[in-house]
Amino acid sequence: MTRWLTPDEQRSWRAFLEAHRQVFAQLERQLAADHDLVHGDYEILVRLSEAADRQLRMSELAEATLSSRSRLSHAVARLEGLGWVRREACPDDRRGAYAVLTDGGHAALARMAPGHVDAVRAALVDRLSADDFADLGRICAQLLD
Amino acid sequence: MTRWLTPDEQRSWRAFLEAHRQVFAQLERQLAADHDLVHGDYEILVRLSEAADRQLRMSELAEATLSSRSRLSHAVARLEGLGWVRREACPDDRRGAYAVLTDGGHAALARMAPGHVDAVRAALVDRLSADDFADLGRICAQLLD
DNA sequence: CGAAGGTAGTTGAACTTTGAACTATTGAGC
DNA sequence: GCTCAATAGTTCAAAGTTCAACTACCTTCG
Repeated sequence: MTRWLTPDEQRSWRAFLEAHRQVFAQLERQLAADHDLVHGDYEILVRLSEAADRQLRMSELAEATLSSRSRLSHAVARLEGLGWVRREACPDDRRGAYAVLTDGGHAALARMAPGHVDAVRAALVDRLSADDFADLGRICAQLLD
Repeated sequence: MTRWLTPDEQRSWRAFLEAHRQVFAQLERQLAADHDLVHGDYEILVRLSEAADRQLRMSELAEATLSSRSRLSHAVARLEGLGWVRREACPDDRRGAYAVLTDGGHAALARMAPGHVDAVRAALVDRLSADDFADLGRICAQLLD
């Protein structure tokens, strides 16, 4: 038997739904307007910049950015076109490939980061008390296995 | 000067990012697998079912579902194709149009709702204590103007 | 009234994402 | 060593979204 959501639960659920959508719409808009980039592609650059040697296997990168392998292939192709990422053959596993952040990509990320962080603050961080924001993080972390 | 995110803030921000993505991926998957529907279209049906006379102006519906007018046009076209929604001319404003939930659409929603609620519980509600879930709702509500 | 500008909604093209099919390579078990 | 299933990654077609026209109507104001 389905346990329906209580009115309170329903409100919470919708708030979660809409809060997320609103925050993301702002971030997507900012990145698209200022740098003509989708947020997912920005995230790829971030992950690569944090990785050792600024490179990751395609599948690690897919997992890190929670995107499908297919999406990642396309995204990396785009970023390769911009000269921000380069593919490199994997010596150990000849099926494999590394995505490597180029110097140009690193520089681009450095250019974009301030605007993005400002947007994250404006859309999320600065709209909550420090405690509430910390709680939000803690609760969301619990949702992730 | 950009105020960078502190490591704690960064963690919270990413948890929010990923929690949302994970929850939504599950919902999208369930609706797509069981009913071949994207979540956005499901939401349109929900909003219509809650509206007086089960109908809304296209632009009200767009706002309620936080989607662009264009997206809504396409989505309603899809739902019209399924026989779940019907467009109706607006008497007061001849530019306008109503989207109306048909009986078939209402029945379809009734069929889909239990599975969807189960999925929402599995992905979100039941993974948190009641208090945490309530907090999550409260905090998210604060993000919405 | 009539022009000008705004609003409602649709359309078509470009782009992104998805899922399935495909190639190539690896590894496990006999 | 061979065979066969599993893994890494790409590619293609189908589907959804976005953006920029575009049509149609309404409203404001000289």
